[in-house]
Amino acid sequence: MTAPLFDPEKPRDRLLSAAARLFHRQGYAATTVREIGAEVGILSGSLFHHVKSKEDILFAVMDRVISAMLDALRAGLATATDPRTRLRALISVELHYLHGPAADATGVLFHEWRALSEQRRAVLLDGRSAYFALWQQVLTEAQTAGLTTLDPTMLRQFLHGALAWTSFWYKPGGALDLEALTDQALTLVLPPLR
Amino acid sequence: MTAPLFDPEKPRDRLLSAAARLFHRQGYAATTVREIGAEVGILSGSLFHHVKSKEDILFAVMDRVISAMLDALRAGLATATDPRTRLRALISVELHYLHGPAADATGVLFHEWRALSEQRRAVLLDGRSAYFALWQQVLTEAQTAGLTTLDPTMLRQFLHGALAWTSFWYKPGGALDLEALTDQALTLVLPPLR
Amino acid sequence: MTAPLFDPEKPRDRLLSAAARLFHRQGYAATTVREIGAEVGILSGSLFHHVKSKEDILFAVMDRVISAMLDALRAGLATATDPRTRLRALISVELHYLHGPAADATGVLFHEWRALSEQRRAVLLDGRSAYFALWQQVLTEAQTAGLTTLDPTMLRQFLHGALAWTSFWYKPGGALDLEALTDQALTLVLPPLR
Amino acid sequence: MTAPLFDPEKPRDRLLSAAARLFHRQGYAATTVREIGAEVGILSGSLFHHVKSKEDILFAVMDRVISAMLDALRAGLATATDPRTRLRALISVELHYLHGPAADATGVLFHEWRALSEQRRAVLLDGRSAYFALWQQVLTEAQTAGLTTLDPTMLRQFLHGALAWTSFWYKPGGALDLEALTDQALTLVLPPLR
DNA sequence: TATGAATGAGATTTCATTCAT
DNA sequence: TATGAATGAAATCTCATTCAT
Repeated sequence: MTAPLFDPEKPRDRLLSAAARLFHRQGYAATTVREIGAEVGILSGSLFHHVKSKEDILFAVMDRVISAMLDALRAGLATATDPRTRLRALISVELHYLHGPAADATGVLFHEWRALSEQRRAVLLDGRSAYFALWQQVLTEAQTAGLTTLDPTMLRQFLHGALAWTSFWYKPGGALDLEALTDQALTLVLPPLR
Repeated sequence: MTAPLFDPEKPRDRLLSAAARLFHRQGYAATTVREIGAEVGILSGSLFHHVKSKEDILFAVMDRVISAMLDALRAGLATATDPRTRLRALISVELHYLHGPAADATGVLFHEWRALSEQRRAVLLDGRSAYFALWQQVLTEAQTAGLTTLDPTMLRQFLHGALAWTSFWYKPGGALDLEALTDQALTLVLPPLR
Repeated sequence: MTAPLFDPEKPRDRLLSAAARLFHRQGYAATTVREIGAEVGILSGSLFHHVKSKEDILFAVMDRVISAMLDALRAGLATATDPRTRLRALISVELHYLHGPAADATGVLFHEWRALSEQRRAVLLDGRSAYFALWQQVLTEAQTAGLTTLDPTMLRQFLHGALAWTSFWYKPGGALDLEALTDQALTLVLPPLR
Repeated sequence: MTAPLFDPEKPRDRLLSAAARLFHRQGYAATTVREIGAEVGILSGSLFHHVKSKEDILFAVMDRVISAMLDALRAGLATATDPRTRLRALISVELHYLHGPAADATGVLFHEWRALSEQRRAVLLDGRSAYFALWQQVLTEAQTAGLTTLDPTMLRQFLHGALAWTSFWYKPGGALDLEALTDQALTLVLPPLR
């Protein structure tokens, strides 16, 4: 479901992958290019044959996730027709990115947003907007279908926050697998009939 | 409801307050001690008359919020008896801290957690645990009362995430006031009967 | 024998005494005026009502020892007539200052000499020269009397070094008292006949 | 006899050598990393490419001398059999290090000992102990052979002090060469028969 | 005299980035 | 491409000293 973001064959991708790991673990500001170099097995000076700057790395990592998530969400929604299934796809994509193979990069996208310069943020905003436009659409459908009484925009923010925050506490591989977590999140938004 | 965290009479408090503002706006790593000094009207060297290090400032800010939120939550729960009201108090305290006069410091507590050294994090964890123990208790009561079917621990994480995330999108002073936002969040957790 | 260098009744003397203690223990450069203040029970800013600068303190401490040692040596030599006794007086004064009540100040004089600015060093050199002129005289007498074959100047340097170094290893109050140490040093310079 | 401590081909060694020179001339505390950089022809920031901290430099310098002196003393004693010759080797090694090509580093080792943090001092103490164990051994032999009546430990301290102090007054290149100085020191310890 | 807040110069250190080899 | 030495700007922090109260 989540295609690998980085190709281990390509040196530049190995670099991005290692950087994402460190950025996620320690934060962007707290990670030095030396550490990135060490993680990938080269010296810091050599990094700059692959990227123009440290911020470039951050940008590239985020860009990859954004595109991939957008593709994944489109694919997920393509086969889902009823509002409940579509809403589940929304959550499922988000959680698979946050905790699957792309977890590091996704965590970076969600939590290091401010480390990016404003200009670069603006560039990424396009892809991000497209992604959230799909959310908005699905949530509006849910409201129209009477599944929720909450305003779609507000529900979007609440849900996005709740899911983004899972990266601080949810550890895959435990008792609760991703599918179960997805169900729980779905329950939060669409409680069972009473 | 939210007593002021910092006393403008005390130089050290002025410093902490200014630092919280900048940390919240720009992030801890992106804020220099020079900027903090400028914000409070002294030279950067003079900061260290009041604190031992930059990290000391971060720690002090967080410590203040933690104590204050704990007090506020205790006070809020003291007068609330039925599960629904108690749950509302939970949300209300959180949102008042996130968007009221203590917004900067609270934002820092929520979003700059990782900037703190591990040892210092451990010190703060005590106060934080007491706070979340109250959450756990209230949410368990709600579940017992049949207000929700979600596991209290999971509901706590979801709700905390959803609320914490509001600091990225909710701006007080707009069409939606804090009370209304609180109601919306309450609706998310306890949907109206259908 | 070693009159107290500092009068505990006088605030300035208390300050000098405390500073000597710290300078001796930690070195001049490694001691801050804050620490000196703390040691004497005032804040660092208040120090400067008693002295003009930190270096002033160092200078005053050294000045006191130099005068006192000169007086003590003169007194010690006044009653000694034969070369051996006079030589013993030389050593005795030195060791009593290095390990008696004036130990801190004397240690500072011996080992923090370079921390003083060149100009101030020059000022102190006068008193110091008078002291060493006495040494030179006594050692010359000893050579004339056939007690040693070493050149007086060289012997002076060797002996002074050996004694100065005791401040790094000799601890009074142990098995070896000051008199015994003095005898040992005397044995070094004037070995028993064989 | 005294193999060069620092290899001028290696940047790090050039740095250590320059630092030793400055530390010896001005003292560790009074020397800035800027000066060290200037002395070696790089900017101060570049120093930290080669060492982790200023104290690191001090440590490295001392470590080098300690190892080299230990080797030199072992070599010097290896060919010396009779107690007098062995004692002369002791003094000779010390004086050659104090005034030969390694003078700066040795002076730093002897006189800036306290500038090192306690932990680091402890690390160096091992090598230093081995060196002084050889002294102790040789001086004990001398005592056994009836060359001196002084306790070996005390003689060691006296002699070490007397020699260490030469770095404050003896200037090679004058009328008295190193061999002559060595003989004088030997005379101090083992006076000619009378 | 004492306080305590502030100064301001300067110290060490960090680190992304460059560049000759 | 990789290395490793160096840059240089800027960061945090130290600390003797001043001064209004």
